[in-house]
Amino acid sequence: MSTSPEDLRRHPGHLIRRAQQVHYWLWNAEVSAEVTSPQFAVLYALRAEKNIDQKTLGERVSLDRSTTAEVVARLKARGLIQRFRDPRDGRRNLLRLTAAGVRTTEQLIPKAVRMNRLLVSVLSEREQAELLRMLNLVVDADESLRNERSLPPAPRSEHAEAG
Amino acid sequence: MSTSPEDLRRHPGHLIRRAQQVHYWLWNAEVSAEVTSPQFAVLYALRAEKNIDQKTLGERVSLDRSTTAEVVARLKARGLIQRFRDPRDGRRNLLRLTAAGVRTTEQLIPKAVRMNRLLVSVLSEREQAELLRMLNLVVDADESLRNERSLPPAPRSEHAEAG
DNA sequence: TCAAATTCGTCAGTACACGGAATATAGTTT
DNA sequence: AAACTATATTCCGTGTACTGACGAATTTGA
Repeated sequence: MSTSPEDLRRHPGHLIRRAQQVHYWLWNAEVSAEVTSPQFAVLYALRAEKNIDQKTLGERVSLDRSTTAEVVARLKARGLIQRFRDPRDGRRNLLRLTAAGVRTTEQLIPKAVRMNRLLVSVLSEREQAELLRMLNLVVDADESLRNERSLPPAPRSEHAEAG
Repeated sequence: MSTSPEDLRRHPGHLIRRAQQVHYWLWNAEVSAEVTSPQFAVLYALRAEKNIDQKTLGERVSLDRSTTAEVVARLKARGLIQRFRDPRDGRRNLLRLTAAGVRTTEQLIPKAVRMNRLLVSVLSEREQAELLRMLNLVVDADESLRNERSLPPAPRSEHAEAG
């Protein structure tokens, strides 16, 4: 029954990639073939917080600058969001949902919830909670690890000693 | 400290996507910037099983036909694998590692193992085992779900009755 | 105030990841 | 043998995802 060489089943990284593929497919089948999961995350974040710029949006949904710009461009082309220059800071693009965007988002929310339930439905309630907890732990720990390492050499003040 | 809207932290699908990003980054930093994680999976599978065709390879490492072809083409261009037509079946491409491919793979294996340990190092030993077990469960269950649904309408014989 | 540094967005390049259509080969049926 | 079917790969189009370079706007600091 197993598809991968036995060893790869012990590699968390490989399993995460496979889980992501499964998620991709389930999303398509159960939520929407038009709006992708990252697109939904953007809509969802914009519904919660209006008039934020692309950088902030990217932080909310965990997308980098470039990808955020692309996703935003697609949603804009479909009339789901508006984009305009911040009059107070000409570097920023401020974003907000259109009426159609709000409607679409609200139609997708229950479907996304159902799909997520389906995704982990082999697990018991307790296991699902455990998985969620552990994934959050891993993601937060590794993201902060990433930030530490790619941060400027030393975030030091005037009279700070070396770390 | 949280970057995503609180709600997205309860969506397994979203967490899986973030975990995949974290894995991508850790791979780059800790294993190799030249050979990607899917490329390594291909090399690893080819090391275990010589002269398999692309379809089989794709099944082993969980890559679809198109992606498998691309990954294989890149590894071939770098001289890590060989590709030739199956003399017994002209549709198939048979694949095998070159000497350089074997060498590269064996250098990467310990690094990949270390990276995977690092990836889940916030969790206790017991938790790591739990995470692995649960991810395998989810992935296997959902992949079989996928196969069921996308199978031909009815695998029926000559005199089969409708389902 | 004016130059330097920072910040935000864009663009180009690379690499997964998928589905659908086209192509080539193989196998089966008549 | 011809026609039909099945299978393996390729090709094309779309959509993440990341890095590095660049330009425009803003903030900073001498």
